[in-house]
Amino acid sequence: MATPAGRSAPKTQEMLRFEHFLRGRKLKLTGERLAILAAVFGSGKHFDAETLHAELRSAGGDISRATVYRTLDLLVQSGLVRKNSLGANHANYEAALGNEHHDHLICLGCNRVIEFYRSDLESLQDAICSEHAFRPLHHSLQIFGVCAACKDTADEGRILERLAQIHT
Amino acid sequence: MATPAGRSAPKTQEMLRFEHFLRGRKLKLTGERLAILAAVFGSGKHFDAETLHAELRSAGGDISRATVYRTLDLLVQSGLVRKNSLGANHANYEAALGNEHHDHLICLGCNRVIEFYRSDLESLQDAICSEHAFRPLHHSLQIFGVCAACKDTADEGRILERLAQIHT
DNA sequence: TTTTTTGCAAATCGTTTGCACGCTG
DNA sequence: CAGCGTGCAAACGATTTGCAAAAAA
Repeated sequence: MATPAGRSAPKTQEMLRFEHFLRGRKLKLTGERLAILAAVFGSGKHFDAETLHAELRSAGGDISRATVYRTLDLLVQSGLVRKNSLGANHANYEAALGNEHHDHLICLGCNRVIEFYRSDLESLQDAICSEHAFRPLHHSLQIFGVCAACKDTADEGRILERLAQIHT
Repeated sequence: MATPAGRSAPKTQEMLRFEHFLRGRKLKLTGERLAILAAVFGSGKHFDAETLHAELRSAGGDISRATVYRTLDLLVQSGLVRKNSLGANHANYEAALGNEHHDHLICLGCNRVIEFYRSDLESLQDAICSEHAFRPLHHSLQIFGVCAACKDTADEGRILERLAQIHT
């Protein structure tokens, strides 16, 4: 565990932020939390708790599912991680550091998630909120459909079935 | 159950549509299904399975939760009902007949759900999809925040707590 | 040493399902 | 009367929680 005499390993942005967050709440920086943080920022963009748990396990660790959930929750609270649904019946997560807000196109053929950001969409939403004297704090836009890669190969039947199961 | 001699009770739009849907699938029109249909179209805009089940129960009926879920599923498939999430950890539903597509503003103070429709928002989404060669089939936009009525009274702490629990 | 964390297994919660009986077409 | 539909209770899958042991501050 220890770093070579007197030299600390380079701390990543996310580590610094997480430490700061934990300190602010008088919480402790444990090996498990660090391992999860590293896995989150090392893995692909979108993942779920189960996948993360599996990755940690195959990476040699032995962290319980409970700790994974508990830590993901902390990461979300700290703002380092975002929680999405993406139409699944389980939560999806994504690292939020160096990854500004965006919305999602979700392919029902291959499950690919395409991120997009459009300032005009954002301002249109703001305008709508104004009209309703509504103060927006958060929004979630998910567009489900078929991506370019699946356009020709996708089986319509299966697509529609998936569409029906969307939990959004 | 029977209607007075020779005169059938007026059938509502939704009954006709549901009957048609069921016939098309060789499914049966049962008393339970009719009762649920009536409750759905008689109740407020947004509701969940549990609430619906309770309403049916207090209305004298004795329909099992399983049947409620099974029937809601049929209603969704028939297009008579829409299933939403509204940020809750359980599904929400709304009657879809005579109720065109719209998106939602959800107040974290009082749970009020404000519906809105903006064609420019819709076409902007279409434009975004085109740019990505993505064929949209369905979308869900939910904006969480504080409505006009709660603007002054809402407790920020509670609001933020609610925000953190959003399962979207 | 004091306090927080962890792993475990049991508990929840919303929802689904297998089965034996009941009702519709 | 042949199929569907229903209620029940058990099964489910994702997530949460109580508790005693383990680790950080």
